[in-house]
Amino acid sequence: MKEKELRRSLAVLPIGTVMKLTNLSARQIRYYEEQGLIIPDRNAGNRRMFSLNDVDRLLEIKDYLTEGINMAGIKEIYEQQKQRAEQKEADLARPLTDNDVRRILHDEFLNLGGLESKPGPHYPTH
DNA sequence: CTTCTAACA
DNA sequence: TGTTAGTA
Repeated sequence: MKEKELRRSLAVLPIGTVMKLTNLSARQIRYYEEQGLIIPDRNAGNRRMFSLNDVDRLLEIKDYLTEGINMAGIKEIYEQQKQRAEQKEADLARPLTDNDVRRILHDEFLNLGGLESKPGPHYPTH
């Protein structure tokens, strides 16, 4: 499922299309970029090129704004989100401890009985 | 014609 | 945020 994310991150939309898709003015879109909330690519002519992810984020920003959250607040939200993503990568790269191995073996033992396993294994403990 | 940056009767 | 000027 990585091909999908790749397409969504492809910057192929000019600001005009994004304006129609988000109902935001060019002024607003550029301002949000200025605030670091989005980082659209630039083509050979210095024109902003947005990805579907950018559009989603703009729509998200618009929602936060209507919910009464200001620029600073939205920035914080994305900062925390970024930090959590980095933390998750750290956990994923962290070598399994003896306790993790025990949990894995324990989970597999339980799965021998019921064929149904709704929540996938959660290796990184703590 | 569309988009960009900078600036404000 | 809108809008406008002068470009690319």
